[in-house]
Amino acid sequence: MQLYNTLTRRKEPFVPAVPGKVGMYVCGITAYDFCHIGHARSSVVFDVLVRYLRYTGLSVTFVRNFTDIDDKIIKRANEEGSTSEEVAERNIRYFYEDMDGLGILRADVEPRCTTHVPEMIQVTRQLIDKGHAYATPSGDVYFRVRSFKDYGKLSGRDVEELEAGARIAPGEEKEDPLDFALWKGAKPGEPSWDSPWGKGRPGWHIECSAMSEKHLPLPLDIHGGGQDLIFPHHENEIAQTEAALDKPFARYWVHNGFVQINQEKMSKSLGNFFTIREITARFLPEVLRFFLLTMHYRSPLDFSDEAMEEAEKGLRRIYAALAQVHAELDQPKSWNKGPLPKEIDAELADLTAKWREAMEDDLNTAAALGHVFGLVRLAGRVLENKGWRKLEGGKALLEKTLALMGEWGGVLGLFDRDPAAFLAELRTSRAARKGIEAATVDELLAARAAARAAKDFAGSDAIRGQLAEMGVEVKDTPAGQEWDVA
RNA sequence: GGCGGCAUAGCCAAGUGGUAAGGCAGAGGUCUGCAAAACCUCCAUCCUCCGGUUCAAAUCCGGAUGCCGCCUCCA
Repeated sequence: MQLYNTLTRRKEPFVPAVPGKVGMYVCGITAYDFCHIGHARSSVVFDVLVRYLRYTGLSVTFVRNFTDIDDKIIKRANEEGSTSEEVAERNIRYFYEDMDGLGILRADVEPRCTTHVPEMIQVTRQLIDKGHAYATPSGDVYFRVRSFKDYGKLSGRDVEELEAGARIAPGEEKEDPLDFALWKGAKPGEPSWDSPWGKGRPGWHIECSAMSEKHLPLPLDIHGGGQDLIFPHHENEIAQTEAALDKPFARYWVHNGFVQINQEKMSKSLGNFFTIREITARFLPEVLRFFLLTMHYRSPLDFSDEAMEEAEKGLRRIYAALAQVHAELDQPKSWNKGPLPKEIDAELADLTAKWREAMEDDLNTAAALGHVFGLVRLAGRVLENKGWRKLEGGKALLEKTLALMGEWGGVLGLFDRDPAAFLAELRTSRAARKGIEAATVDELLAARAAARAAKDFAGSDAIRGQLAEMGVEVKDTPAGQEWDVA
């Protein structure tokens, strides 16, 4: 497949270093708070990438870390009077709750920094030995940025220009303002580990270097994360790792775009910030996942209730089609001999090829989802045609539709629910959001049923109008009335 | 100031040289007591603007305008 590589700024054919095997590392969360939609996007994108690579037959080892010690965690622990372990442990639990809801698969290895301190000390020591890092009298260790000639190659920065804006903060003992911490000497009351430089804790960037090297062969085939990690985090990872080991760190750098609110970056300081659980309290998790995949992973994505509702309607249509196909297939009947017109099979083959092409092209899930709708329409046409739907060829197409939806859904992490159950949940979710009471609806529906039974169509229609004003649509089926939120 | 990205119909959104996917909304139709769902048809002669390259450009190049991101913790 083609993958956009931040390092070269182009799409490149993705070829693993070892045929058939992929080592992939994605920067995980810093466990100091609930996860937000940005985490959801990143997690969904790389989850789909892993699923797709496996779908194409590659054996993927996926490593995603947890940062469980850092300034923000310590700060949070101090604020609430607990420990950094408690803060990290709790937020990692929340992470799993949120991610499980979104259908994110567990990584093969999920290392935590606090269990890899010796490895980080080891890399730091190597860097000092090679002259790429230095310890200060107060027990910090800094990476000597100017000692690494390729510094800036990932983010396209120039060391001289960075220098212009850089300052050494009061109290820092850096040789150069560009230098960054590999090891931070412990301040009173902070969690710390013993090291050759005294008690302290690791800097942020060093963890990924140490943990990826421990759990995967270097260079990594794929290193991923959010766009905001390109600089300085990933730039620093490259500097440390390549300076310490004298070999390339990662071959393909993949970065997902931001989630925005009203065209602006989502951030706590702007107050336009949504956690995953805030969203999934109002929309089903699968709606969020579907929404995130309707845009290409590198594009900025604007989040809003309106956009979510639109995604919700799209997903509802897909599940409704699935429900109809199931219903048709489950109905006991004898199928008439004969195939469908050749064009139908040709269309199906075309859709299958196009879906695959879309995924091959830098994981274009937006286009792939477009082809899912193509399949929905195709099945709908067969269902609509009174002749076709009784044909063995029609049966075959309907079965193929289900198989393909299962296959594609397995890669996208969608469409795996029982359609009837999903639709029922969706209705409940939409009704709750719009303040529609099921009991009230049922009362009106009973009255309408009575009116219809008495052939009082004017009365029946009046009730329909009343329900419509509430945002409720009534559908008359052979089995009776059904309702949904418009 | 430096670096990078984006600008496609009412809205969202694919499309990186061969003549505009898909979704939502909307219009007409089939079906229906009436509806809904589903299906069919329609809905951008044109892709912010101005130049250029080419037989051919939304797609490449140059310029303009607008918006956004990074340069500080951040998915």
